[in-house]
Amino acid sequence: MKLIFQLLDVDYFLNGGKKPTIRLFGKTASGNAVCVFYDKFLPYFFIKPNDKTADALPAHREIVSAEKVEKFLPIGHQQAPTPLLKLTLTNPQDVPRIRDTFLENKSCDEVFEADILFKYRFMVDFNIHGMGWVEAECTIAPTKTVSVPAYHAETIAPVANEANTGLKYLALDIECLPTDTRRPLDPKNNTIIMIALSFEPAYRGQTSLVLVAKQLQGKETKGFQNEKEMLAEFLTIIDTYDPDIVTGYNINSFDLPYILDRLDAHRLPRTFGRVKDKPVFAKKIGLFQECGLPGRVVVDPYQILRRDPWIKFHRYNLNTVAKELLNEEKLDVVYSDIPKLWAGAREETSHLVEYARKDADLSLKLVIKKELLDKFLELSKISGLLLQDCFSGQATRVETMLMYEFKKRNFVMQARPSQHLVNQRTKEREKIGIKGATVLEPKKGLHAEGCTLVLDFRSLYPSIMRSFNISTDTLILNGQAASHTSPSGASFVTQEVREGIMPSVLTKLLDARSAAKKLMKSETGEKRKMLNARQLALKDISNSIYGYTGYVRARLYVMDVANSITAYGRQNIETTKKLIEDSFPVEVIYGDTDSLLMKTTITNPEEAYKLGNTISRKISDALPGYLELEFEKIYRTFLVLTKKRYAGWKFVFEGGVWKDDIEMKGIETIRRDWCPLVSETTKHVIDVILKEGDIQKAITSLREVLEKLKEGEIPLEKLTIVKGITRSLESYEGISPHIELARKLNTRNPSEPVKIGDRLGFVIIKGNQLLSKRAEDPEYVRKHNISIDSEYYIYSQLLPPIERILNAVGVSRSEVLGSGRQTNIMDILTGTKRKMKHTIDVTVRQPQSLNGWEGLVCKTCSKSYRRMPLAGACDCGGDLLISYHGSMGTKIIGN
DNA sequence: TGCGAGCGGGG
DNA sequence: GTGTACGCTCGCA
Repeated sequence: MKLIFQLLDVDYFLNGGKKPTIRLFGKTASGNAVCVFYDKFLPYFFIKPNDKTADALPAHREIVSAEKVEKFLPIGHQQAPTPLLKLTLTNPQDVPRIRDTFLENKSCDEVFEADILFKYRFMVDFNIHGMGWVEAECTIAPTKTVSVPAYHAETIAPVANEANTGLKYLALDIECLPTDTRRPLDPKNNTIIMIALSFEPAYRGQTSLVLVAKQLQGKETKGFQNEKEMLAEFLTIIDTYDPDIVTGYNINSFDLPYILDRLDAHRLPRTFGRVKDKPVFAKKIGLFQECGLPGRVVVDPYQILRRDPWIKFHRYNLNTVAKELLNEEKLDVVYSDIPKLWAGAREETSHLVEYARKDADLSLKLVIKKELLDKFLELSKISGLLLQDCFSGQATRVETMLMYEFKKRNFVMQARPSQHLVNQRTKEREKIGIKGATVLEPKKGLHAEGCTLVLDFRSLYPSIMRSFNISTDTLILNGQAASHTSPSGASFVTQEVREGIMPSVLTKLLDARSAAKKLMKSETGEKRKMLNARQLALKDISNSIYGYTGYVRARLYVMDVANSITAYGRQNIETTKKLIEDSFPVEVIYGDTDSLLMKTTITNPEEAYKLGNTISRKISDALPGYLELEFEKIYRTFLVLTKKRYAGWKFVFEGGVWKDDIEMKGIETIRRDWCPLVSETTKHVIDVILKEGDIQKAITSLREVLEKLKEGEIPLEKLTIVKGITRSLESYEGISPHIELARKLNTRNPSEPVKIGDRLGFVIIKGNQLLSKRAEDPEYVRKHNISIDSEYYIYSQLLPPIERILNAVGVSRSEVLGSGRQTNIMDILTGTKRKMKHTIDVTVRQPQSLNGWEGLVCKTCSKSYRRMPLAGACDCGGDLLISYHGSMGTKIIGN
């Protein structure tokens, strides 16, 4: 019979004769889980033989064949393939040992592909991808080792299909019973008292069920005699429901490992994956913990959100994340109250039950409603990685994707670097220092005479790689006639000689992305969502190829490649700047990596748009290869403080009207250690400067704020600084205001001590003590009519950020404070640059208020930039507007 | 300005 | 499992 299914997971087991059998877990189009066995594939790797090889081979009885092959090596351009030996074994687990013996004895010159997981060896060779569709010619296999229908396959082949089959989701959340809430939980002694489960689709008509380790029945609640019975039922439910996806908040480093420990404690089996011969495992690598349920996929929204460069939260606890993304909150239970609630009256325990239920529910909602998985499904299909392995870093994705390409083109893949080599690379980089992208020196100050145009290079680094054929396999290593040399001095063959694998992959990825975006427009519903996730995934992966070549742990770490790309980037921004200034009546006033901002004398946004489009067209025509300069947007006025810190008054024509908005990059208006007054005042000052060009007015309004501060007229809420208590008070060594306040509060009210995780708001009051001793509870201040320390708020809170802004428009601190020399006043009254009410030739509709969400993302946007060395089209361009709408990613305007 | 330590989520 | 995996913020020099 023929079986067609979407591939969820792959593993293998060893048969009696130590021969491997591959197991493919999947779901058919109708949603049935299946497992397919394939036993006609053996592990192998390549060696570059030397004169000792022939003698060494017979010593290894595990090697069943040594076949002469010719392959291209991964790094450096070669005219002809290199003779290699392909060594085939039977047991994948023998590979590392034999590989190491060959290397230690120098029985070969080099080893290739001896560090590829057997499942991936199989997938690459059969060209089947994670979440891709597979066709198997098979018969029913009688086996008790697998909990879903099993088949024995004669043939395995990929099927072209982009659709996704329906998946079954189970979210779980456990509650434990601590003996001492101040100490960490000990899974040996502290029992699990509840397991909350949420199902999608429903399980026996229920979408929620809480298992409780005591006799407590209720709606969607099931009580048990003890923990052991509860755990046994948990195992039964997983078996019966048979979820594809198991999720839960921080499930990888808490719930699942804890459950495993408690199963062990009761001598219950750990087998709640889809196989009975392999337990669920927990592995910790450094700080990172991961659990695996064979045949299922563990999804941890916490880990996904933490690693997502597009969204930032100030905290990553479930409550914060759920509030921001779902507009829902956890129920109100304090950790230290759990023993009391558990031991207490029925209502109290029920409250804890509902608390657990809500947590499981929120996790499931995060994954499903916020479509956290969608992009990863597509990343899986594109890279080939199994879905489970898509959640870790970008490097593996690029690497696996390239492995499929290497195989197709008769290349072998480079070995993973040893720890030693990684250290060496890291040191080398530190010593030499890596040259990054160019940030043009900004023409500081306010630009208000005409509109500022923002133009961006589209997918800069991918375009450079394509335009100049930059790849590990086009790099000229040993002085062959250079086809062309990059500004950093490395040479590459041209496309006519050989198209590089990376440029060719990039072309495919970028074309696929355009196609997906185009298709999206005419699609709706699931198909459209899939296409959107797909184009985001394609963008992610194309933008990470450049970074991969400069990542110390990469198999294909080739600094000549990485450096050439950035070198071309730097050259490009400089030459384009010159080209623009030579060809158009504009002045480039700023640029960063892949963006150029230019000043015009045009006050009419419509005309500014026309010029922007003309520049884009003309310059793109003149640029080499695939480089394209896109017109992004206009700022009617533009204020730049320093590199990476600026604000612009943006105008967009949308739905028949002009809409405006203040955009800020790198100017922080929200910071945890600032009080709301700072954010408010900073924003206001920028607003006045950009929209009215009236610096005097900005100063005056700032002075008013300072006056009010001195008079004590600013409400305490605006002066409250919030900081969290992250650990026990005793463990804080130094003195910080919020800790001092916490201690004070505990003395005042010992019955309700400050707990870890609490966020304390405080204001700084007048006095002679150390600053941190003068943190006080705003309520207390109000009640006792205590004066706040206006000096502190002026000099430590307000002035530092605002001074930076005013300095950029030529205002000194003494001027702001009104204590400066009199000539300053004259300057203010007469100086033309101080007053320039600008013309706006359009009717402006009131700016739309951003909802809380977008505001958060906006703030984040600049941050995420700082961290992504090169995130592609949106990197530091100043044109990145992220809104979280429906899907995990983002809407990136103009991209 | 640059570096090292420390923390995260969960209960 | 043909394994070996952080990344940021804050405090201090």
